Amino acid sequence: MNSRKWDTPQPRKLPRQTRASNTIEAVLEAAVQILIAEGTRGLTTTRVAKRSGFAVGTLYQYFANKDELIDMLVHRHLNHVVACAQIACSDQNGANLGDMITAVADAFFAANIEKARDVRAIHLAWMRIERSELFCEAFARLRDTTTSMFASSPQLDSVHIDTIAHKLVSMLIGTIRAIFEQGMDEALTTGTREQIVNVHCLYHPTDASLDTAVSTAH
Amino acid sequence: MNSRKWDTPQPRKLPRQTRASNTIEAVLEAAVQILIAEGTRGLTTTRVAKRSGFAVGTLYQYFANKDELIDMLVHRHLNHVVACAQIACSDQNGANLGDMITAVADAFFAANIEKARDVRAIHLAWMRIERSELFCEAFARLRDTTTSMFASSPQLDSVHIDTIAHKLVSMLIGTIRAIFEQGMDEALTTGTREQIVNVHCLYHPTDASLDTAVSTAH
Amino acid sequence: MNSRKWDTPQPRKLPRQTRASNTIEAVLEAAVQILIAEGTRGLTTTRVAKRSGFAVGTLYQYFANKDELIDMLVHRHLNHVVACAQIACSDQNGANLGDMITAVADAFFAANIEKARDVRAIHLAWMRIERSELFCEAFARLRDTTTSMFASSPQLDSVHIDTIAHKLVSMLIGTIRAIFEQGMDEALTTGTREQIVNVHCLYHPTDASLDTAVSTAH
Amino acid sequence: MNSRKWDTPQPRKLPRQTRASNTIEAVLEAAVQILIAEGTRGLTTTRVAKRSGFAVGTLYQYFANKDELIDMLVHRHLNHVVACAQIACSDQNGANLGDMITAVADAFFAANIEKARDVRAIHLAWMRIERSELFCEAFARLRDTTTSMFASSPQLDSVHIDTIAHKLVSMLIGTIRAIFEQGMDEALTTGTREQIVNVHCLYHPTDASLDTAVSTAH
DNA sequence: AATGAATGAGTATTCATTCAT
DNA sequence: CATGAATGAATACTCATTCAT
Repeated sequence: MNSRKWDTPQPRKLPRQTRASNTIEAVLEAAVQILIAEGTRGLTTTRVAKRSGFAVGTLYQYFANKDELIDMLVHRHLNHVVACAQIACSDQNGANLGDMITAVADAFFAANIEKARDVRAIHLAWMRIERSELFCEAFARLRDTTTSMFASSPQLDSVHIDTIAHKLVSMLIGTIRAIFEQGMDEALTTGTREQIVNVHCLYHPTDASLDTAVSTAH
Repeated sequence: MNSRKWDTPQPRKLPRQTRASNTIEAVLEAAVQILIAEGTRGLTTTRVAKRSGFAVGTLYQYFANKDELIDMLVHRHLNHVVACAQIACSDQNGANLGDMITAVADAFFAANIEKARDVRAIHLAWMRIERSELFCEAFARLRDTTTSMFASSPQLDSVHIDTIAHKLVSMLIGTIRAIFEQGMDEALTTGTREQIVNVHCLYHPTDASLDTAVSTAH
Repeated sequence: MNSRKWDTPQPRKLPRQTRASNTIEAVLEAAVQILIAEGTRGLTTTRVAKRSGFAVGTLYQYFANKDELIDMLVHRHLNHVVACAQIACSDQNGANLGDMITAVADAFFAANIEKARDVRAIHLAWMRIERSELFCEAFARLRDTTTSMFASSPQLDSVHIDTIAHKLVSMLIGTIRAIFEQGMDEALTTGTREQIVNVHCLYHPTDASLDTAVSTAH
Repeated sequence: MNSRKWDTPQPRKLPRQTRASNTIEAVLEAAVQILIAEGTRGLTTTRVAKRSGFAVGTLYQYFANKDELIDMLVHRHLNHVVACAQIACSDQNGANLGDMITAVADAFFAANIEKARDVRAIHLAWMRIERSELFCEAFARLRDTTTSMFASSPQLDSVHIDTIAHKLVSMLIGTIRAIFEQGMDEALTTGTREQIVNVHCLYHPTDASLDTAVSTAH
């Protein structure tokens, strides 16, 4: 009857785990909110703590220092985006070039749009820490994934794979950056997506799709 | 006799002006040096003053506050770049589309490469102040200039002018940003330049240059 | 059946006692280890708790606060040393002056050397709490014990007893402090011991015991 | 007539110098006061600043950090004491051993007693920073000075000079420490002084009463 | 009793800005 | 105009202590 105690077999670990992850979540969410609402300048540990509903000390129980907090913010998002792109890639193994590019681009954009708020926050946070490694590493992972996907396509001669992968990925990232930095409007976003798809078709001039790409461009 | 003072019509103002601009120049230069050498975190008013050879107080005689100093840094460069682009544009009035694009792109890149050190510094400074207006405004001016240049071309139907101008400018800016942020290597840079030129040719599919573009792409 | 509880007569108290003292022991030992390894600055309650294998909360079940923990550390050692000296004193009742001094000094040094690690730790801890009472009190006890030992000697006229006792004890303590603070080398230590024995004989120069003292010294 | 401006030839450098050293003086004095009044625990940069009558920022214009402030406190005093001892030493060149020892000991004690308040403060501060180098270095300087003074005496065979110097200096320091740490009373102090002088006479074997003692001492 | 997450007052330190000289 | 000492609000981070579980 006074059951709860007996029903759950492993009550010890889970609460801790949950409490901790709740706290972390709350802190990160608070950081995002503040970044969006007040910009980088407003992002002080005290304010993050206060908004998260926890004390400063608690924040420091989970993050060694402010930079690490921001790092985690960046990391989380980049990992998410890369993961989404990787799934899209593996779904397209053996498909034709156009589909591949479209799929990756769409997955990439979707992952970013879906967490638009975080992306904006990350972009702001990004500046304070001066560690582009995080971005570079994510960039590399994305490029590698894309490269191996392209490798599964009989359409592409191996000479171009690397170049195309590099271009694709840098355009994807560049676009995202532009969107959230300069606040381009949706329309532009869509246009950019098409452009990305088209541009890469240039690298396969024998493909019939080139004509289509060009004609749909305007 | 003790002539000099009376010979020149405006003796009081000019020297001051000169002194002032010397000071401003020295301060801005110091800021650039520090930004490059020590990053955003090292950019303190005291340090800028010391490196400039003036006292902090003097710095505040010419800049209302730190942000204004950075603003001026950004402004100066953006104005320079836009001015260069504008000259290129006016030189191409009535030329054909390909030449126009090439000219603007080249002028734009040249202006940035020429002051590469400043661009790097500005990119770092950029982060601390959160005023994208400056960039947006420069972006707009560049786009307008390009648009009116395009308008002088009989090749382009007015429907596409806006789109192409926008694309061109955003690609230019995006590229510059990428170069200085991710440190892309020269080779890539060159590739990007070609890409820019080519991509825009897509918008004029009937033009013979498309084929060339494609064939030079690889 | 579920016997254990009922079989032993005082089951509740003893286990606790034992557990308690185990905990206390573990905590104090942890404090010593940390003091030696990381210095005063590293001595935080959390760290002591963690190293002791218990939780912070548990630590606070046995010590009202951090200072009390350090107090206990100091107390324990001082009590030990004084106790050793007292035993030596009572063993020397009625002996001659030289033997008395030698015995106390040796007992004192032995007790400190034996727990050299603790002494070092205590010295570091000593600084944070500002309660010289502890030391003063131990000093007084030591002096009193020594005084009454000397009083049992027919050799000494009462005039000098207090002075000699005071000197002896302060030299003992001073020496220990010097050894652990300045890390004097063994040779010096030995020299000091001899000096202590000799110096005190100075106060009774005409006394025949001087010779004895000197000869027993090595 | 409106003279002041013209009377003083070098008005620029001095005011600065004076202002600066005044500030430093005020800050150090404030630190001493606080240490004496409130102990090590009360010594916070903010409080020191407040009591000195300056702002925290000013404090940090002269001391890189809290530890450096304390360092300077310690340094200043040690330098003073060593300097006093050195003067005493040079005054005794060629004198006899007894006078030498007496002179150094007296100079040493005088220098400490004279600044008793500082010494107390330093003793408290001493503990927070864990840099015995300062003391060791002062100790070494004192010993070297004493050694060379002894070397000027024809009375002493070179074998003993080092030992005596070392003993003398370590007793001096030990005594001072004891006085200010355990708060020994004046009477004791005097006694100690005599003891120091006497002890070292042991090393002067011409004294009849001490032959035995001396021979066992080494 | 034991736990360890949460607390938050307290501390060192920085840096944009002012102002008396 | 120039100076640079002085300012002090703001910030990151610590750690002794509590308390719900």
